[in-house]
Amino acid sequence: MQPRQTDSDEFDAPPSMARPSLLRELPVTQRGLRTRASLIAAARKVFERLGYLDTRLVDITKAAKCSAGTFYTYFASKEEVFAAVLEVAQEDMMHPGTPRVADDGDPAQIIEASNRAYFQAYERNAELMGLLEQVASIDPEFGKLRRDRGEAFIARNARSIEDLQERGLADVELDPILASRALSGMVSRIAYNHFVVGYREGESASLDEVIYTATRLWVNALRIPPVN
Amino acid sequence: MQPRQTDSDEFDAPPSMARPSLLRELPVTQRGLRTRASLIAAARKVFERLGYLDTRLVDITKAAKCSAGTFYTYFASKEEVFAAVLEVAQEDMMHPGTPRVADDGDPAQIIEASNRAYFQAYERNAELMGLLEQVASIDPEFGKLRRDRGEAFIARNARSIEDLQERGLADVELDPILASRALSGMVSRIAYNHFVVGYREGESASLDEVIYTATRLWVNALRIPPVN
Amino acid sequence: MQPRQTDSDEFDAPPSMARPSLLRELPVTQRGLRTRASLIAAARKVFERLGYLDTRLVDITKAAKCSAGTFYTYFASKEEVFAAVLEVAQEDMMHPGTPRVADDGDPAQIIEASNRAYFQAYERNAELMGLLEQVASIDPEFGKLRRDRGEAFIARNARSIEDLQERGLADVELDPILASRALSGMVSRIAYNHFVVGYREGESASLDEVIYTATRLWVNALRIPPVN
Amino acid sequence: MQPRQTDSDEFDAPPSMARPSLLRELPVTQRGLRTRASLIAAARKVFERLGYLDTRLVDITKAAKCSAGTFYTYFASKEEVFAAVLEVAQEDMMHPGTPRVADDGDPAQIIEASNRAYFQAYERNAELMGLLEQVASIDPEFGKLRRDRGEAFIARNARSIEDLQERGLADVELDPILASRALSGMVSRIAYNHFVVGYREGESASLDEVIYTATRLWVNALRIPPVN
DNA sequence: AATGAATGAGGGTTCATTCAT
DNA sequence: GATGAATGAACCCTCATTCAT
Repeated sequence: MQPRQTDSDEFDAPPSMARPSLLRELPVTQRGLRTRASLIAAARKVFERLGYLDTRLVDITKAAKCSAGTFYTYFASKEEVFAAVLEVAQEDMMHPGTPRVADDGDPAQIIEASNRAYFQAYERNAELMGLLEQVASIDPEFGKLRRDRGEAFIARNARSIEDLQERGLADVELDPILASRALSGMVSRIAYNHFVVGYREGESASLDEVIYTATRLWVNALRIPPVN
Repeated sequence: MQPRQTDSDEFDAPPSMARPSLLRELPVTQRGLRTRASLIAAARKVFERLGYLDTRLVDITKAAKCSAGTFYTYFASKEEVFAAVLEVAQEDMMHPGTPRVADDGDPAQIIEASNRAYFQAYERNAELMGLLEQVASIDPEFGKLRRDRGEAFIARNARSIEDLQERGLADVELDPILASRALSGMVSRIAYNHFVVGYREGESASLDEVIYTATRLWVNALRIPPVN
Repeated sequence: MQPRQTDSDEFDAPPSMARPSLLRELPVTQRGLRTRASLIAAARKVFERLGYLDTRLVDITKAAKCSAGTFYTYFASKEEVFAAVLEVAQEDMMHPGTPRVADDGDPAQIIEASNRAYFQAYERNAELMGLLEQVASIDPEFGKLRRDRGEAFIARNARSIEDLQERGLADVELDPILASRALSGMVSRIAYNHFVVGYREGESASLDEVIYTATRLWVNALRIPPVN
Repeated sequence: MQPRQTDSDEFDAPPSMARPSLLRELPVTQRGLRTRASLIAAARKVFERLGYLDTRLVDITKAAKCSAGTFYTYFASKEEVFAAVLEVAQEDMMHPGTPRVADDGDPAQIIEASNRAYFQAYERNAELMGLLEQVASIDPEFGKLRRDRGEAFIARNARSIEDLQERGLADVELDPILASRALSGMVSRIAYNHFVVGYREGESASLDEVIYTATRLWVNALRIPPVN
């Protein structure tokens, strides 16, 4: 099922990517930290406004009100500042503070809560998720990053499916990994379509409807029995 | 469910995009037609090798053994030649020639056959599908194209779901459109992961396993009853 | 002794450097050839005026009255155009047309004639030789080029020394290679000082005096007996 | 002939260059002196490793473990710190402590001793001499410095040649200045080739052979008679 | 005296597009 | 129709130097 209630979600940083943007060490002065932070904030805004490709370094430095040279004090390239943007966003998403649901509760309820937390986190970072999608398709480095994150997410859901199977609560004909890939992909695709691509006015469903449908499909697909 | 047996699939060109690359009309001479075709063939090869962004026009003209100037005789831009590449691939996919399955047969069998046809078509054009994914995230024009194609596909599957519901063969709690978006997205995401992203050796499942899982999840998700 | 009368001199290109500037193939049209030649001519002028380091590509393209882009049609870098300049100069020096002196004549006369031819060729290309000295100390590639050329020159003179020793006309205590390195170096250093570095007014000797001194030192150093 | 036994060699600072790097006065505090010295030491190491041109000020300050700003407390530019490096090396070479040879001894022995002392001093500072060669070809200031040093050296040897001529021990046909330029140039070129350019394995002669050849050529060239 | 962040002029380089031949 | 040389705007990036702390 979707990201567990506590910390984790698609933004978990695999250990190896822990400091993807820190090839250059952090500045030592307060002033330096401030400048670096303002560059990251400016970069995020500009990326979201113009898209990754159309963003010129000068757009970022202008938005951050600093010179071109200053950019290179902190980042070696557009890729690197983008990695830093993702890293910051990730910090922001590390603790979504989703309401806990008892682990031994009704599986369908747990799935619904997970899905809801996932969609809400996605919504908060929708523009960034769209950017990541774009960048992942352009730069293999970020493609790998996206995939690694997705796999952590898939692995978690696979464990959950296996657990349900062992408890006799899910279709044992399904391979947990393959089912998790399919269903996790389904949910993230729904989120992408809903928040990033968008649908024409009148076509777009409400978030509640979307969550309801995603959850019901997920529960049905695993043949999780109704509570009673 | 997945692309019906006959013509259609994600490559259906919506009427409005019928001749997206033919803003300029086809050349009149045999020589011109040959040159244009060789440019398109070369472009496809180069795009697949270098990716859309890293392909320069000169790469295409070199591969087509013609001059830079000639390119502009047939295409106004990289976008246009890419549209032409897609169009040709689409011609190639128009008639997948999949074995027919009786429409009134076992729904699960129909779904399986649809999925199989879809995955096979995807496999034949996997590199191009990866490219389309990339270009769609870069160029809104192609983003729209991809979305339109996806929606034709979703609409067809939504009709199928609705039909099953009316016949009492599918979960009536589900909104046909939303369910179709979710399940269609699930299948195309599976195909993308399987054929484009790939998985590390040993992690990759066989195509049959993937089809089996996709089909079973789809059937379960709709609560389509077993045949007997 | 100095470069033999016919073709060769310090500008002999070792086979491997035969086309050092032709990494990019030669243009196919007359127009292209003209442009390339004008770039090389402009580059030589600018290099001689500003020195290698202070020459900017834009200085060259301005002098050649073409755009920055055109430069890159023919050369990948400043190094490459400099190699082309050297290559052209070399063509120019391939046939200095020095007056022949009978090989069996008075050794001292042969040496004098060789030295004279060498100094005259050096004078014709003095500015370029100064440039080569500069570039060789900056770019190892050209350092190697200079060394290779010097060695061809040294080897020729070493053979000549050995020949005189065998005929009983030169000090047999001397190692021909080491003596050739020393004397060849002496002459090229004299030429460099005389034509490139220059001396303050009034300090500078006449070319004839320089040739006379170089020759007498060379003859003495080898203990070549006087004619009579 | 070569550097006399006592102090002198090509590194003699002409009076006018006595403090070429001390446009700014020495720091007054111990700390300042230490910092300045560490910058000079670091600069020498970095220059020798990277060459003059490829050395950036930040390379020097990093090696000296101080900040960029501190550099400017002591030096106005890269040229200035290079001049300081040369000056320090010169201090180091001021007193080579070569064994004295009686001035009235065998001229050939005196010349050999001079040459040996010169080559040994050159060897100790080979990398720096290579650097000086490079910088002299780049920066006219240092070109002048090198030339001035060379001329002191040439003048000394010219006096020695004149003295031998007056004592009837050297070829009176030779102009002492021109001969000195030629022979001094020969020796310094030999040293440059031997210690800086180097020769391929197996091609390189031993230092003793080189000194022997240089001395014999020098003695021969001046027609200095054998002792007995 | 020392720091190190900030600057920005100045250079190199690319490549889609045009156009004379 | 085909050619390929010419263009030049647009961008990236470096690094010597300054200066507030």
